[in-house]
Amino acid sequence: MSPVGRLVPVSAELLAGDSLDVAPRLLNTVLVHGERAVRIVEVEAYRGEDDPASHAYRGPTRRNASMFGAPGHLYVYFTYGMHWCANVVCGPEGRARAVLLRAGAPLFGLDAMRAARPAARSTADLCSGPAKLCQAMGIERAHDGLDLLEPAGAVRLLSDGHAPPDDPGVGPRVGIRAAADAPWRWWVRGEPNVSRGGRMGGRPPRDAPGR
DNA sequence: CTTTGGATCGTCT
DNA sequence: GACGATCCAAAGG
Repeated sequence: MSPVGRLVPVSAELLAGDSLDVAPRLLNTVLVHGERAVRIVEVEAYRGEDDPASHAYRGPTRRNASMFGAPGHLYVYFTYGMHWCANVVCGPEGRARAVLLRAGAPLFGLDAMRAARPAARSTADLCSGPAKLCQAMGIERAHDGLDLLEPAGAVRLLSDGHAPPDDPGVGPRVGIRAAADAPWRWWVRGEPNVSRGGRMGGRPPRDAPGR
């Protein structure tokens, strides 16, 4: 796999943009928690009050509060009674834009990831989904609202100089009902760690010629 | 390989 | 009281 260069913080200016602009630029950045690190290979943009699929569509609540906060922080939520998923909050501030981290390529701390995810059958199964990524990385409720740019922070978003892809895969978001056609998911083409739902590209769900 | 149903509980109406 | 920005094992081709 690709080598890992020297890690430096992602720029605050980048994260302050709209999620539609930020999302594809987060591809190939590096998420770090303690000894564990992954390269982000699949993301989705959510657009707050302007997006019926967003948790923030109907305004602020206790759960989505961190999405209304400053860019560069984490929005971590609990779903299906058992799973955690993580977003990077972006701008404009107060508008609840965020980028869901859907998949990562494991870089460091693979042993800790395997221990945290005994169900994983392979390395590519460790972080190939939003809830898998959080489970492998040990991200959950305690990390909601954390500043990813804080040098002493528990969870950080860094870059090793690996640029985002020039021609990323683009397609509809996974697992939503409203706004299911908006092409707001991006992934690194050919990456084995892209999620299962994400592998199927931007194809329409079904277009069978009736009968 | 694909499809299906169960798990499991916080959040909001 | 209903429903998830999901995952997994089991069953079927």
